[in-house]
Amino acid sequence: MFSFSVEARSGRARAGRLTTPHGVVDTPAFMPVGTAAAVKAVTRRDLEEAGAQIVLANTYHLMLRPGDALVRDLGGLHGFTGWPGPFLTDSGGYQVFSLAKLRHLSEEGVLFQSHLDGSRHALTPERSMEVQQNLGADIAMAFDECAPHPAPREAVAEATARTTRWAERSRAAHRREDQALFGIVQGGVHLDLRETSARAIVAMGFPGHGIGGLSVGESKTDMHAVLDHLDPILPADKPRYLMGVGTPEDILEAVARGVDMFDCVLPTRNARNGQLFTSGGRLSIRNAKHRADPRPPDPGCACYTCRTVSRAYLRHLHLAGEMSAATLMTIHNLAFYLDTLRRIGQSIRLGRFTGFRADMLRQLAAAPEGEGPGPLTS
RNA sequence: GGGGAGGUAGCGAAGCGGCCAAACGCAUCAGACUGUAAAUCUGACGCCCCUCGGGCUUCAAAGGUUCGAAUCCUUUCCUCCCCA
Repeated sequence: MFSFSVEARSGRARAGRLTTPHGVVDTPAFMPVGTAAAVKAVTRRDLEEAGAQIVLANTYHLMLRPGDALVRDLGGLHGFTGWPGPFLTDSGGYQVFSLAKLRHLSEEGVLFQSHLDGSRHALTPERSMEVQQNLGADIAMAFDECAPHPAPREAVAEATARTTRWAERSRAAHRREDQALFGIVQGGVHLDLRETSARAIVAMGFPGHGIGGLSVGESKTDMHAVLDHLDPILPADKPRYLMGVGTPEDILEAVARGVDMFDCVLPTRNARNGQLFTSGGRLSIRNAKHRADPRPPDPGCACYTCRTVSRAYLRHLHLAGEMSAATLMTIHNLAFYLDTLRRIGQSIRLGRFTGFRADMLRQLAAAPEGEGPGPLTS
């Protein structure tokens, strides 16, 4: 029902295939983020046309609204949304980090104050598993604690140890056999903590592994060092999911270090905020230089948006606050990410990933003459 | 013709003797965004030097009162409302 196979390698980069109850996902894969069981601004048709193979949703948000019992009664995420492909649900662990001001942490779990109405809700490994099993995604994530960065080493060590204990409890509470449960490695930027965490999580026998706690403010060098360190520790025959990452450059670098799966809000959120990811780097549609530019957002792109609208029109729609601006730009950004991942996979299968990666990084950093978008460096 | 209310930065609109280059909103310009409390947030926004800061010119126009005026007085110009 759930399987993963690596079909090609190029250096340490892997191309493979993840089989789930609701379909196959080619890896390396990008999962559009649909926190509230919806990828913001777009429809299922847009997702299918852009080539999405799997979508992510969130335990915390859906538990609060509309409630996991309702989703369960309507046939789980698949029945509820109509999305026929695979889903992955995050455990709510990230909200322990992002809603830090609204929660109280203990060994038992986390007490949240709802960001919607202030009401109090508990999330424990057991409750997270219950919610995720009600939601019925193809892949569930263990309930973890994502430590902030920077943080004292002691705090990271404690969060990491707790994540390990919570992983054990998550595993014990997880029953559904048609749903894979991934464990999550924490440890911040400390390689020894990462190693301890990874060995403990791997020993629990999860069918896949999340790498959490990165892209929270640490340097690229630190992130790469963590991935380099983890590569030989994580079982090669199981998928590795780098949670919450990232920019196109981040993804290229992570694939080069053996990562198979990604998710990130950047393509969708930035689209709504007027930023497009293109083969020539980032493009801010608000900028006055696009005022009368008749060219498509990305001349090298075949998505619906690039086939049908100009930069000038898109800029107008965005400045005018038209909803279609968010939709059109989300369609493009998702198409760009999905297409990029597809091309990465192709290059791995052809044994040419190293060259592809170098070319792509150069392309992303080079702004086309004059009116081009700026470099993607952060 | 008579009576009334006004003219403030790109627009709208506060201010009504010093703390005013002038609140606030919009528009504009730039930036940020990494397991989504985000169709959000931050900054700039009279001109010049431009780093703190400093210099210069403004609140319809001209003249005046005052140590000091967007704020008070006089005249002019221009809007809007009501009555003939």
